[in-house]
Amino acid sequence: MTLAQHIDLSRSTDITPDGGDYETVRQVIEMLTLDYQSQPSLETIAERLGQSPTQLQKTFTRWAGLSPKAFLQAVTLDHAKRLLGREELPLLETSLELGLSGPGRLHDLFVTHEAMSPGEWKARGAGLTIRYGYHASPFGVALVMATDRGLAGLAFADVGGEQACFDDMACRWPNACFVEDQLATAPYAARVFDPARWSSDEPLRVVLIGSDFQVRVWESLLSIPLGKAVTYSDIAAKIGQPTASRAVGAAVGRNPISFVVPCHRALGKSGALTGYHWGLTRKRAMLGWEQGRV
DNA sequence: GGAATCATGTGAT
DNA sequence: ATCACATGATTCC
Repeated sequence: MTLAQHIDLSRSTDITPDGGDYETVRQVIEMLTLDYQSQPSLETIAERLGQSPTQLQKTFTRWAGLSPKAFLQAVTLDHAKRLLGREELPLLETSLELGLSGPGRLHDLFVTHEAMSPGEWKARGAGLTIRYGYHASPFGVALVMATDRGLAGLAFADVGGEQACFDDMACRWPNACFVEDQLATAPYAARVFDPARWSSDEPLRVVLIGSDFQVRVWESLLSIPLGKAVTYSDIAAKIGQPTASRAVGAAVGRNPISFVVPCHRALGKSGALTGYHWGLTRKRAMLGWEQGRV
């Protein structure tokens, strides 16, 4: 049993059957992409990980819905440019016309979002009770945070990085009261990471805690459909500030509810994956994983 | 082509 | 005021 699996099991019930696969998958993606100069073969990677090639192939495919080769294909520059195709603009527009509190559609998961009032934002979380818990996910250990108004935060930790992950999130709302409560957060984790449960009559409630500008950026992210992507300047144009692409980048980077608010679908104009708060490897993992589910 | 450079809006100090 | 950015376009080799 790997260390990752041990941690998952000790922290919570394993809500995705594949929860423990991510550590393996992460290493494969890293070798395949970061180490692209040598472009290691599956055999080489399997050997370095101490597994048989067939076993590794099976684990990876079960996780991604894509073979390692197809996955690598899916996260290349070439493919990313296709994700940036032409159809995403109308979708982005119609969604924004729904107004600030309209329902958003993400993957096939319906999300209703409400933003905190400016006063509440300035209070930096004062008077707010945030329950949190750690759960296994397809992308490593997920830290889930929720208020009684809905899901407020979703973050990821690498093995051993749980505390740093918590600090990263908690300092965004320093005046809030944090209570560990796995029971309260488990339903969110179960729903969000299980595609079979995305289509439901009941929308997922999400509460966006941020500045006005940030909330507008995050809302536009919610309108990007599964398997598509937009550029930072696209978003800037859509929120009516075409020269603010760089500010958009900063706001995207502060997205507190990663994955649910699909900040991984924002790319540079060239199609390159320019950055990700929880690690570029995870961004690749999410984009590839989604390609396996289109 | 790729490195260097600049204009740029927002939020934190 | 100033600074750091998950940008993007332009201008040099």
